Amino acid sequence: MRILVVDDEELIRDVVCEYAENEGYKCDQAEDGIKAIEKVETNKYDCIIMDIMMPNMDGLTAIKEIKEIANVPIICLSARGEEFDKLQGFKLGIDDYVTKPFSPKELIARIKAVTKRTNGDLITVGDITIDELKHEVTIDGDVVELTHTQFCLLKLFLQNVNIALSRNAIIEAIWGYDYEADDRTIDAHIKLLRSKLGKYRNSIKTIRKVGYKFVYEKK
Amino acid sequence: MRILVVDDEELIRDVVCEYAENEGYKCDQAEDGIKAIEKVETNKYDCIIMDIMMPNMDGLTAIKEIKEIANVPIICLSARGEEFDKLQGFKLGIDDYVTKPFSPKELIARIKAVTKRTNGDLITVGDITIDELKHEVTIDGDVVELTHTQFCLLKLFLQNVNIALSRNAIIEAIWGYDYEADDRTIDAHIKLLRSKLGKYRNSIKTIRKVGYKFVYEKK
DNA sequence: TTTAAATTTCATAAATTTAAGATATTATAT
DNA sequence: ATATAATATCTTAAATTTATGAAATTTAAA
Repeated sequence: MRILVVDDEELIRDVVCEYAENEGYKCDQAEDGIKAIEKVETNKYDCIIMDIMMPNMDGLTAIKEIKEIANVPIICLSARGEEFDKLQGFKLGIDDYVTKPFSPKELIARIKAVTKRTNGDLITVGDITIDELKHEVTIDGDVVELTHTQFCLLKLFLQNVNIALSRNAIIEAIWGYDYEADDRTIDAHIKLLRSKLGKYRNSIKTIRKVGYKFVYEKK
Repeated sequence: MRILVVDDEELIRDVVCEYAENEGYKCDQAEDGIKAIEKVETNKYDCIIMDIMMPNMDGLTAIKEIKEIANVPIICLSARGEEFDKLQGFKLGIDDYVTKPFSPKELIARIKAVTKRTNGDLITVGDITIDELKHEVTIDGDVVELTHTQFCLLKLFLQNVNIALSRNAIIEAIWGYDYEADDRTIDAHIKLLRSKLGKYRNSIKTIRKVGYKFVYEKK
């Protein structure tokens, strides 16, 4: 899942990207509208975050052009109270709007909402994608065949990236709270899942005496 | 559920408190950063609402200090357009942000969200952080790999900063009350833990004939 | 029903962590 | 300064925990 962050302030770009990358998005940056258009011409994005006020080419003009070359959801950033811009923006087909200063968490939530609208219900972390509708997992675009338990297990991990999951938590999530599963059983499933995860094989870390954790670090 | 409202304007404090109390929160007030720190030192809060711009000590400085002495979620208030403060703030570990003028309802909603999600996840002392959710310890942002006993031991220390822990207390906390551990065994664990604590290596003080103490003085 | 696939269990291997003894070092009191 | 007691460190063996391959069982499909 790739997003493009367009803002003339590097600090803002960095903060947005940091948060987004933590959620498993791959981020590109552009510092003005012209650069943004160049990026859009050569890359495919799932969402664009765009500041309205920028030098060279302002956001609204850029959006107009982008909407002509690609069908991609756009979330706008703007200073508070720029009512006129806002209305203009929706006319141009902006999908959502966030006023500065904004909470990164809120922004991430909106990105998720917007991409869900266009892509259906996807869980994406790095190059892994779970499409719940299709009940299908892909890594780098290639379909990975998983059994049902493996699918649930992976989903659990991707919904809890970087969070340590105790064996009990895993059992509860997959089999229900009253199921009595042997610890070795979980290990076995972990093993099978790992064996199918290719380059993400080592992303499932063992935490001794606790359980497992799916780690994702932006590159 | 107790919250602390920090703002130099009495009117704002009163409004926030009134709404919060309507929702069942108990409210304390402080009119500047210094008073806020005093409050935090002697009380336990579930959330702090803090204005950024204040006389005597500004909000960001206060937050820095508060985060060192207590693990409490903080929501910031700020005038519009204080971009830099905002980004700084998230680096300091601010949990959410509301710009003035704000709707009391929105603020309450954010308090609820914040108290829900940050209850007992992080233990922070100086530059050491234990993230229980991630089951991860960081010092100055770098992950420190600890074994399970070392993890428990450190947690015990950080939960009892500046308090002398007898060997018995340590044994009881880590192995349970009926375990008979050799004194040398504890020394060994202390040694291993120290060796991983970097600049905090000497924060674990030996108290002869008694046990150990993790000392921390804010700078 | 038969067959194949998926799940669970089991046994063993491999890896890591822990405990405790021996020895060295340090602190304290005389 | 020296003796003594307490703690630190090193080493190694034991214990614990996880990984893995294979067998047994269950489930689902043909």
